[in-house]
Amino acid sequence: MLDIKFVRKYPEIVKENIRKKFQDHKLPLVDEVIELDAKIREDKQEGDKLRAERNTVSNSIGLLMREKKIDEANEKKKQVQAINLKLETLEKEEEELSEKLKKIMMVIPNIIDPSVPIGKDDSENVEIEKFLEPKVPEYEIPYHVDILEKLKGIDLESARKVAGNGFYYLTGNIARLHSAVITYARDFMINKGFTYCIPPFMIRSNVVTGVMSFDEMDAMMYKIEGEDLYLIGTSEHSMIGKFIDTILDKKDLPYTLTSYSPCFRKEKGAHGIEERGIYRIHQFEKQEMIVVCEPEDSMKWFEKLYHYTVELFTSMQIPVRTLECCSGDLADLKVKSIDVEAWSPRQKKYFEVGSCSNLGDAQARRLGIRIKGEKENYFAHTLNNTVVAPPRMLIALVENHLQQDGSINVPEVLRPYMGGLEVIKP
RNA sequence: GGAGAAAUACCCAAGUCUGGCUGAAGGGAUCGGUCUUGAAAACCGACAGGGUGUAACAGCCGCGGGGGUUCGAAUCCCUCUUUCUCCGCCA
Repeated sequence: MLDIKFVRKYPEIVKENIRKKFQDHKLPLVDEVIELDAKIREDKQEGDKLRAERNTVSNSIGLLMREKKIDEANEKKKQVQAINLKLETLEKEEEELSEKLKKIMMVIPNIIDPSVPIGKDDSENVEIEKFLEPKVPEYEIPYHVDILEKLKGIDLESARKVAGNGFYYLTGNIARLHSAVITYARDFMINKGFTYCIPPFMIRSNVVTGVMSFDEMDAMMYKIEGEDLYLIGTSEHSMIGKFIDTILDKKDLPYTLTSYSPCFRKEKGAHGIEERGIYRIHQFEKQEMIVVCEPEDSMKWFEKLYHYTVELFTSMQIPVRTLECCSGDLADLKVKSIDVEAWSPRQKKYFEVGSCSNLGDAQARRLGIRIKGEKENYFAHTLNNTVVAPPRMLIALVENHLQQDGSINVPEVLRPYMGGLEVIKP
């Protein structure tokens, strides 16, 4: 969400940005929004005048009543009633226009960083850097579910019976490995100076509508029946929600938080649930990081954040690469975004395991997250990034550490969390 | 789940019964200044937030959120949220 004042002042920049994102159909919205804004301000001024008049006349009624000049007071009451009649239509119009303006403002994309590569869709995303050598062993790497089943580490059949498609039972050492990854990732982030946080796993509708659009909400969020509560799709929802409508003190910045939560997603639309695997599912667990910081620091944090993810994966000897989202693939709220992708020796390509985003002040503006300034308060910058989402990362882990005999080498950093176990054998 | 009490600005807090110079007193904290070799104290000033407009002033919104009554609402009514006390239930 942009600042309306910015749109008013630099409509050409906003339009150019829309073109860069290949959303030309949104171009007319810019002029529409400027026109709406002018009309709203006009209404506001007229309303202010009427309200001022009402205030003075009402006050004088108070004085007249005290002096028992009832007739004069009644005369003035009629005056105010007339003003109120005018105000009613005016206020209604203003409200309708503001609603319309807000709706459009939500759709106008955030100004992307100059460094973002221009491209239409995800096919034009740009590889930034590779870490560790992507190896393909001599022997065949089976599908991850087959690997896990052989290790008696997964039971999808029972899960389907109990909860349906898109759920899983992890069992034995694989379940333990899953927890080990989460715990290791938690400690990893704590060692980077982040504050560990366990947030609510359900949030109210007003928080949901604050952090996502209606369409996203419909496609992702599970609602609790009979309650004003939704299961979170990521802990970012409750973590950013924590800051809604707050004015932060400079000395408390930056907020660097790492949170654990299960995540629940309907995954309605686009790709849907993968039948056999645990790549895309309704419920998974995730360690997340978020940063709320001064505007001038957000790019510095952005670089740091995705490098943490890279470091975490390489510490487990999983080859990764960073892939920058091009302008057309970048979500409207984001200034810049980089995915971390892990190597799949089976598919002989990289696949997404994390996503790091700098939202600039767009999310903060939408949610009212401000910093107390010397003279004026201003909006903070917000960032979020996946530390690790174990079910998906387990795919990378087992594929990259699978031995010819079907066993899995446990990366050294995880062994302390596995009771010293070095190899998971069938 | 039941009964009761409460929510005022960074914190404390008056005002609510009885609607009207409250367009929110007072205190503390914080920031700026005077004084001082420096500090403390004292004194002076600034001080919730939002938005519009202006050369500047003024004016508008704002007392947990939303709605209502009224010429006029911090104050009366409805509703939601949160906190506290008591009872019940329960990991």
